[in-house]
Amino acid sequence: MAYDPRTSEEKWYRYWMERGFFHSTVDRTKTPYCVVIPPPNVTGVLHMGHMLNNTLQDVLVRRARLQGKNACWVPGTDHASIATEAKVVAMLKSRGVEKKDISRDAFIEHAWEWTRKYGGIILEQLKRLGASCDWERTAFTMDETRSASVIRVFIDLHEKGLIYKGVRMVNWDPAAKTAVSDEEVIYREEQSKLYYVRYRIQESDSDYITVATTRPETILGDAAVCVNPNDERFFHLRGKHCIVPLLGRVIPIIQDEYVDMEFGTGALKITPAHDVNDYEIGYRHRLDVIDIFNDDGTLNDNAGLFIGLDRFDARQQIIPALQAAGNLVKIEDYANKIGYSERTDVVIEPRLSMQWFLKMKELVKPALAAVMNDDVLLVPAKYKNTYRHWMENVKDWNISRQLWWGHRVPAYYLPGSNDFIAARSAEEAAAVASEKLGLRVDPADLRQDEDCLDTWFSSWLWPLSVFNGILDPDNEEINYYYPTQDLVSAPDILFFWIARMIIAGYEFRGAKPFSNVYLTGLVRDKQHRKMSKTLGNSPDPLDLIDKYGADGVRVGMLLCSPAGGDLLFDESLPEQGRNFTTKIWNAFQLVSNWQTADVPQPEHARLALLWFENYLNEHLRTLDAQFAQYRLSEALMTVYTGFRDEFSSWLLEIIKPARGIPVDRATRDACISLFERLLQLLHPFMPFVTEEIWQQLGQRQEGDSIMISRLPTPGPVDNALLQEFERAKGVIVAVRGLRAEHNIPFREALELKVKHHPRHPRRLESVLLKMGNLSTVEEIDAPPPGSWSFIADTVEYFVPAAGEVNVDAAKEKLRGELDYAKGFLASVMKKLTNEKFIQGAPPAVIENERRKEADALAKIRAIEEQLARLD
RNA sequence: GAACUGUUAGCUCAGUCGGUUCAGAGUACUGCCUUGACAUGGCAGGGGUCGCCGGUUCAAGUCCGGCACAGUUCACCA
Repeated sequence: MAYDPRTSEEKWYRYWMERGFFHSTVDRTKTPYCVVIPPPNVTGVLHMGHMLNNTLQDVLVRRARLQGKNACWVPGTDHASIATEAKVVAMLKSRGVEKKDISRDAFIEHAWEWTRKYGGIILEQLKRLGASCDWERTAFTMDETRSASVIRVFIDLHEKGLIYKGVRMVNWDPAAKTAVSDEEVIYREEQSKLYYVRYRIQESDSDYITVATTRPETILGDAAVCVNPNDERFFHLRGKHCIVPLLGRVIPIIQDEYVDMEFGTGALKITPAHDVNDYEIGYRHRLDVIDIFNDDGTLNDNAGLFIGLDRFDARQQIIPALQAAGNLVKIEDYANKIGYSERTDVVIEPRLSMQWFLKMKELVKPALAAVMNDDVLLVPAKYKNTYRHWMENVKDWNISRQLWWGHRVPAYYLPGSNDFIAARSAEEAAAVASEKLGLRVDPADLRQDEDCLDTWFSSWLWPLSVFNGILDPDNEEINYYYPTQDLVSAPDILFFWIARMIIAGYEFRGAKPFSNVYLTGLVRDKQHRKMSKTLGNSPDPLDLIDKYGADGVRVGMLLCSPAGGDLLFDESLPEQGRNFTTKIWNAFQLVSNWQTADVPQPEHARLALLWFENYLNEHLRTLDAQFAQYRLSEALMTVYTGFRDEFSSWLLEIIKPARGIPVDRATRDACISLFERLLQLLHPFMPFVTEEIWQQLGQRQEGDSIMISRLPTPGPVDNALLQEFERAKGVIVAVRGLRAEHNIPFREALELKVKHHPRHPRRLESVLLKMGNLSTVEEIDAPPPGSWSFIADTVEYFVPAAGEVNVDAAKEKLRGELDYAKGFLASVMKKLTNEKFIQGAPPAVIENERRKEADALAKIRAIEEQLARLD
C-alpha cells in the first residue's frame, strides 16, 4: 500500500484540531513554551519565506510539546496599513471609484470588507503546512484588543513627553501619498545623468555660474545657489545673485561649508523643499521654501512651468527647454543611489510635512543592553553588530501615515486651535479638557487628527498585546506566557519589528518579549536571486505541498536552511523530502507485514537491537545539543541518517527474517519500540507521516496521538558495543566490496577466516554471518593459501578464492594501502620524534600519538605479511 | 565611504577547545544490482593545494596580520 500524503494530512490535521491538541491554557504545573508568529499581512498569500519561517517555528513548537512543555504558538495577522490600503484603492479603481471621491468611513468599510473576504486565507494555508498554532488565540493587529492597546500606548507615550508633532522633511511616497519611515526606503544604485546648468549672474551681462544636478526639474524650486566660502573660483560672486533659468526669478548666491569643492562645478543649487541637505542649508540661510510638488509627485502652481506634469515627465521636458534657452552646458553619465518605497516601489520624494514622531534615544537603551549581554540572544550572533549600530544611531521614528486604513492618531484638536488632547475618544478628550484646562467643550466640536499610525506601531506590541498585556498588565495569561521563548523571523525586519518589540517589551512591561531570536536566511533561487512575485521565480507553496506532501516540503525547506545563511531553493529539495517520507513508509510496510511466532530470538537480532538502543541513546544527546544551538538543519540530518542509514540499512536488514519465515516476538516488539521512538524524533519535522504510522504501529486508544506523546530521554551508552559494531560494519562492507570486485552474487555463501586479533568483533559474529552471507567465520593463526584478503582496522581477513587469484591486482592494492599507512606513520613519527612536541603537548595528546604509532606499525606489518605471502 | 560576514568537493554547506589520515555531510557524478519493504530504492566507488601571502605555535582548515574576491547592513556629494 502506498502512502497518500493528501488523505493523511487532511485526516490528521482535523484529528488534532478536533481534540484541541494545539490549544494551550495557563497551567502552572507545566513550563510554558511560547512563540508568537510574525503576523503575515492579513490579505497576503503564502510565499516561500513564510514556508521556511513557519516550518521552523512548528519544529520548535512541536518538539517543545513532545518534551512535555505547555506549548503555545500564537497566530495572527497584520493589517499592513500601506499594503492593504493600496490593494483596496486598486480594487475601488477597478470599479471606477477613486479614493478621493469617497468618505473616510466609506473607504474604511470597503477595507474591512476586503479584509473579511481575503483575510485569513494565509492562515488556512499554514494549516496545510501542518502548523500547530493555537488557532483559538488568532489575533489581528486591528481587532478590538489590539487597537485599544495601540491607542493606550500612544496616549501613554504622549503623556511621557515622548511623542511630538512637527513639520519635518520626511520620505514621501507619491503613489501611496503618505510619509514612510527611513526603514521603509530601499536605496538602489542606478545609472543616471548629471546635468550641468548655467545660471546667469544678475549683476553682470555675460557671467554665469554653472551647477551640476541630477534633478533638473527641481530648478523650478530653487532658492539659492551655494558655493564653498573657501573656493577661490567664486570669490568674485560673493553677495551677488543669479537668475533661475526659464523662470527669471532672482536668487542669491550663498556660501556654506557643506558644499564639496571637488564635486561637479563646486556650485550647488539649493532646493529647500525637496532635499534633506538643501533644507538644512536653507534653514541656516533663511531661504524661501518653494514646494513645487503635489502629494502625488506632479508639479503644482509654485513650479510656474510644467504645472500638472509628473516629476519625471517634467524632467524630460525641462532638458530641451534649458537647452533652447542656452542654459544647458553638458550632460554626464552618473551612478547614484535612488531611494524607493519598500511598499509601492516608486521613487521616494523628500518632502516637508507635518508628522508625528516618537523620541527614540532613551527608549532604546534597555533594548540595546539586553541584546548586547545576550539576555535576548540573537542567532546567529553576527546580527548583534548590526543591531547595535542601528540602536546607537537611531533617529526619531516617524509614526504617522497619511492613510486611512490603520489606527487613527488619537489626538483631538480643540476648536479653532492646534492644541490637542491625546485620548481614547472625543468624549474622553472633552472630559480631559474640562478637567485639566477648565474648558467646556462639546465632543462634537473636537476634531480628530487625520493621520493613521505606522503599521509597526501596532506590531511592536505583538508579544504583549496578544495576551492583552497592555490593557490588563496583571492578567493570568501575560504573567504566565510572557516573556515568550523563541522568535523566528527574517533579518530584513530586524529593525522594523524585532528591535522595536524589544524596546516595547522593556518600556511597557520592563521585561524582554522573548529570550531567543532565530534569524532565518532569505529564500533565493539557484541563481541566488531573491524569490519574488515580480521575477516569477517563486514556486507556489501549495503546489509544492500537492506535489511532494507537506512533510516532504518541510524537510526540503529545512535541509538547506542554516541559520542566517541564504537558502538556495530548488525543487530537488522537497523531492528529497518526499523520497524520505516514502522511505519511512516502506520501513513501516516491512515491519507491519511481519508474521510473529513463538520462536527463540536469534543472536544477531538480539545484538543488533542492543546496538541500536545504544546508538539511539547517543544520538538523543546529539539532538539535544543541536536544538540548543538552533542547528535545526543539522538536527534533521541527524534523524535523517539515523533512520535511513542506521535503522533501515543496518538494523532492519539484520533483523529481518528470511523469506517466508516469521519473526520472533521479542525482536518484533523491540523493533517497534525503536521505530516509535524514531517517529517521535521525526515528528517535529514530519508531523503527518509520523502520526499516520504511529497510529498503526501499536494499539492506540481514541484520543492518542504522537504529537502529545513524550519524547524519549537518553539512557546510558555502551561505547564499547558501538565501536565493536562499527568494526563489524567495516568487515561486512569489505566483504561486499570483495563480492562486487569478483562478481560473486550475494546468495553464494562465503567462508571468512580471520587471523587472531583482539579487535576482531567476535561478539558480533552472528551479525557478520547474516549480513555477509558467510557460512563460517573461523579464527586462524596462519594465512591460508589461495585466498582473497582485506584488512579492516588492522585485522587481517581471508576468503578462500573461488577462482584464480589475481596476484598483481592484489599486490597493487596492498601497496597502495601500505603507502598510505607509511605516510600516516611518518606524520605521527614527525611529532613523536620532535623534542618540543614531547615537552609541549599535553600527555593525553602524546598518549594518543603513541597509540596511532602502534596501530600504524601493526597495520604495516599485516600488509607486509600479506605482500610477502603473495610473492 | 564605513562596519560586519564569508571564501573548504561540480553545487549547497558543516568542521565546536588549535591536537586521530581531518580534510567531512548532503546533493550531483560513475559502476554494479529490478535480491520479497523500498528503483521515490540498494550496494560499491571516484572527486578538494581548505581564496592568496606572511606570522604565531611542538602542531593551523581552525589563532593573528595583510591582500584579493563575494555578500549583508549602514551612511552618502548635488
